[in-house]
Amino acid sequence: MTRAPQKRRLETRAKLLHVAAAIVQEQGYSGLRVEDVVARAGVAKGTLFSHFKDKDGLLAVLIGEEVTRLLDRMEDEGTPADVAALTARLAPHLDYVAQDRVIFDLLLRYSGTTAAEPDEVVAASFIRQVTMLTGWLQTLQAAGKARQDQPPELLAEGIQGFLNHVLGVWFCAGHANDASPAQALDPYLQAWLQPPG
Amino acid sequence: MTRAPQKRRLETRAKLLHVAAAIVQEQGYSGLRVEDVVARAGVAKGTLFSHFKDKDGLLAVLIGEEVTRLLDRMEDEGTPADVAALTARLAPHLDYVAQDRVIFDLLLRYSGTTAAEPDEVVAASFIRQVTMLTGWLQTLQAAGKARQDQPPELLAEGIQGFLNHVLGVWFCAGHANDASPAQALDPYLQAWLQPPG
DNA sequence: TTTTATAATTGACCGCGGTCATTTTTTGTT
DNA sequence: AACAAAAAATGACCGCGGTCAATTATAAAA
Repeated sequence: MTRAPQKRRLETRAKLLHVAAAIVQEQGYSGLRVEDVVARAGVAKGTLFSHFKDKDGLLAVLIGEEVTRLLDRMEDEGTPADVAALTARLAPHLDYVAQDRVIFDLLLRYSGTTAAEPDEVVAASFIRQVTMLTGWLQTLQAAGKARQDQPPELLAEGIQGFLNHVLGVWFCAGHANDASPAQALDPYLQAWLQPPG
Repeated sequence: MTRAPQKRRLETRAKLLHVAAAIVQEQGYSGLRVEDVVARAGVAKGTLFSHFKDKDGLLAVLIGEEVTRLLDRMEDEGTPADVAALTARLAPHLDYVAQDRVIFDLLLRYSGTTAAEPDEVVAASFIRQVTMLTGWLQTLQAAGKARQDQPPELLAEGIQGFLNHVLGVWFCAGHANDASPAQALDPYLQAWLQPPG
């Protein structure tokens, strides 16, 4: 028996991801077709599916990387000072998801995940987001800028729910004519986090 | 030019819906295949797509009818007396949606809709649900059982968000081992509706 | 009745995601 | 170098949702 070094395999995978990212850049997420990816990568169709469970698996990696980048930026900016700042901090994420329903559907499939497989970038980034939110809320609570009658975890999960709700409305009802998702989010956050009294 | 009486057409449509409902009964929503429907209805494939925009359009009618039935029952029971009763009132709906991801995905696509086409049963029932919720919340507010610092519409939409959140978690993370969606919903409602102070 | 315009239905066809038995390439062993 | 065994890649094939030009049924007009 032999142990398999996977150098060639890693190259193929990288090439697939690179090509897919380029296509997404040109045509958007919903314009990505498996046939195009394998054609431009110069590999057979089956190869793609030996690297990724399905088309969504490929998309998940791309989207996960993008979300990771967004989270990095959020983290750099530190804890928001109040609820309004919290909304502003979440805006880039909302804008990103709002650009294409495919992103929303995929993220929704992972939201609520509490444990991630090593390669599940999306699940991992979701957990990271909830953790970050929880941390922020703790700070806000300590500063008296958020209600203290609930644990920060519950508040964070609630916010997650509002994010999904606002985006759902965005993709269904209004779209262009309506306010931006971030604008729609704000009243929920204000009401949800408002210190009682 | 002639006006077309659509008797035959209505019969075909009814037959398709009847057959589809039977298949759903036997195989569940996710087991429904267009081929089976048209085969058992004794019509050609194209016919189905002249009656419904796509497979989801057919499912939407079936699901919409079921949701309508659930809403009828909810309405009969009158306004819940407090938040705990509200959770209980929403439980049947949660249980129904929790039974199959197809339902959740489809309802999510319509949640947030503010106006319905005449034949869009799902959208109509969604609006009805929000309206009913808003009414209930008004009563709860008047009785001092819910916070009065926010308009009932906002509270109702917030609840909608929590419903989606809880169901999303249900389909992703726990499923069988976890608590029921209704159980998971309760803390959110308690926190969201709690009168400040 | 014959004609004619339109409603309703048909089914061959397509696109595209996903599978899997087979073939090619790589790596470790003698 | 020759061989065996596992890894990696292949591409013909399938399932299934959805399309559309062609066909048939239906009802009003001549």
